[in-house]
Amino acid sequence: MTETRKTPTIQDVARFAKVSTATVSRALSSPDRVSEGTRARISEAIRVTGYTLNQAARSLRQRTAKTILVALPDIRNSFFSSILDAVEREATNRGYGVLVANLFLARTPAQRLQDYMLSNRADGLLLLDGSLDPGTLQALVRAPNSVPLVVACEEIPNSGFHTVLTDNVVAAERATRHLIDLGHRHIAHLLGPDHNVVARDRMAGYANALNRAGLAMRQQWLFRGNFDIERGFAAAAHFMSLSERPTAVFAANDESAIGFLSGLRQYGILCPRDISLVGFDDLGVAAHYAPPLTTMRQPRELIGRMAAEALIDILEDDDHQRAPLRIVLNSELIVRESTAHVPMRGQD
Amino acid sequence: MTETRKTPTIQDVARFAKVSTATVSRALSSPDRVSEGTRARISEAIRVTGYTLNQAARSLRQRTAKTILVALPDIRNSFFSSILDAVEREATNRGYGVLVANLFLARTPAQRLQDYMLSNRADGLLLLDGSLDPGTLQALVRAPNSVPLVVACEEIPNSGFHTVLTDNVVAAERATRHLIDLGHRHIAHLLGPDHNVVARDRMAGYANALNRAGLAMRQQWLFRGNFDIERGFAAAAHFMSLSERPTAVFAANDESAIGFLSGLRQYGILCPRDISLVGFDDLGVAAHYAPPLTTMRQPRELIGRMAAEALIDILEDDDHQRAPLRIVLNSELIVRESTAHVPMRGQD
DNA sequence: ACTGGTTGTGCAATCGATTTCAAGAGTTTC
DNA sequence: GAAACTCTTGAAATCGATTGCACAACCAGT
Repeated sequence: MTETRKTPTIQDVARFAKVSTATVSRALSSPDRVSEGTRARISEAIRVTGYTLNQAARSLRQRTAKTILVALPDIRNSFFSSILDAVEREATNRGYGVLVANLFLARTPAQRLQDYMLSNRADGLLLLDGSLDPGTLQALVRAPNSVPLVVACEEIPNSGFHTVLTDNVVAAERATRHLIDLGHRHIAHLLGPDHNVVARDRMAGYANALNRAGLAMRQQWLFRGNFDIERGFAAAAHFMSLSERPTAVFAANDESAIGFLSGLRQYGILCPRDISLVGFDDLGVAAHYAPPLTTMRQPRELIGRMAAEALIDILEDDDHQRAPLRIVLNSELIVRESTAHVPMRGQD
Repeated sequence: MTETRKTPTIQDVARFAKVSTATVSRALSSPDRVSEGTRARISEAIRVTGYTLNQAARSLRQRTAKTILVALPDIRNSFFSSILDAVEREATNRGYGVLVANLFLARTPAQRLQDYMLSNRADGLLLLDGSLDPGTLQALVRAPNSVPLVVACEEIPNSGFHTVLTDNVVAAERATRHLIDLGHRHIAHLLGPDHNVVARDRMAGYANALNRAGLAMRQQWLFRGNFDIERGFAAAAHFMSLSERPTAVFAANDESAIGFLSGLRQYGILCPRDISLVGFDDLGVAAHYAPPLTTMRQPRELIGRMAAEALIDILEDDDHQRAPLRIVLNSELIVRESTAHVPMRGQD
């Protein structure tokens, strides 16, 4: 009967194949160092016993978990889950597992990261959150038993961290300029979260575009947002309360753009008839929204893949010492139907 | 200097606190079994040395990884990422890590699962995919060194697996009946993937509703779909090619519903003016689409949380032996603006 | 003073793999 | 024919924690 049958170990295989455990181990990790006959016997023994490797034992001995930790602010956001998807794919190809940590509502994100990383569960950390306090991060990386880190989709200035990101400033400027090119002069910005690096960069690009076009930036045309649908929706009410309303809006991301449009619809404001709008990310739904959204497409899959590649490259480097990497990917303006020429009204 | 300073182990702590490693271990796992003074010295020693637990060593000794594996068909789909979010939260609360495996494009999903699970990386498996071959799964669970399994969002009939799901048949019937109640008699169904249990159940519910209303099901009104936007979009072309067009559609999920509406818009068919549509899931975007989607809301967070709870309960049971669990959660019809009374045209 | 119970601690085995070192067999080289 | 190599293999140490067992110290009850 199958009672108390324990999971087979390398010992069982060795016994069955009449070799030592050392030989079995070698047959698995470097088959060419074992003679053909022995190898065959071992294969057979593995098949018969149903042996599978105990990863914990290997990790202990090799001091390697073959696992990376991906920390994200919100898995539910399609932008992040796309990246996670690409990361998982790349990691899997290279024999790594992927642990996820959602920092979204952790009281102390840094604490959570510590708990994970520092316990040798993961060999490296892939950070996708632009809202973490740089100081905390620095401390985390400097800790005696810390772990290699790659930061994606955000940047911590002068930190020397390995980074993969898109050029948010340039892209935001491009998006805003698109509106200017369409004749808009009254352009608002639906902001991202307050202390988010990415949000700040996009805001900067927006400001740059206005500056270069000689347009003034108005405080009341900076709508508070949070990269999510709800705050975008709420911003519509604010929009309606304005004495002077903009004719166009650059939203910090697609989610908030969608919320914003949805909110405006309640007031009978239609896009692009009454207002033009540019989003950011090009989520899957953007092309299929009503109207299809003009947006800056970020190469999400590429970001994820390159970040994972970079991290694993570092891990497999002997020393984990590489010159700080900084990969900047380009975003692309996708013009759809949410932007139109400014309606005629005698404006210059 | 910090050169060659290795990460501190329990040995270092023991030496510093002048106790044995056994005592340190106990101080960490069951503090009340060591005296107060000793405990204080150990705390101090841990602080000074910067010690953190090596999870691999613990896993090896305790034969427990404190990790669960979540297998999903497509992380990018907001439905799954929401569930994953809830799972991660629950798991974290209970001290478990979460590994993700995206089965989306794995050649041999079963193989991938094996690789993971059977290597003692994860203590349990949470399966969120309705498209896996039941036979393969059975084999997987029966394997000598397999791992407890909880299946969510799908059901494998008579398998005896622990299951958390929503009653898709009833919910789909309810959704379809909503259309019937609005006077529709020509109701199509935008299908899910071919071999998906969930898709099949929703189709069954659709069929039930038609039957009970005495309406015939027409083959050409079953639009092929894949739970994704693209296939929904493609279905619109099929719709246009029909000699006799339905006045309403029940879509197997919100993503395909959105794609479908987007496709129809290209042909000037507007919802709800020309067609009514019910989706399934109530994704975040559903309430903010144009028009806001009528849909069956699935309690995603609840599904995720309960599934994770169930799995961890089983893991922490002594024997991992529990009577097969079957939790059925209710979906809720959310009526929004994508459904309307059938347009007058002299139909009865 | 002896028994029985509780408490706090240490010794040493253990989990299952990898890896260093050494050794035996066979092969090449001069 | 000896030295030098290569190719296979095994014995045993090792990774860092946990835990069964033993034992000493202390206390209470008779």
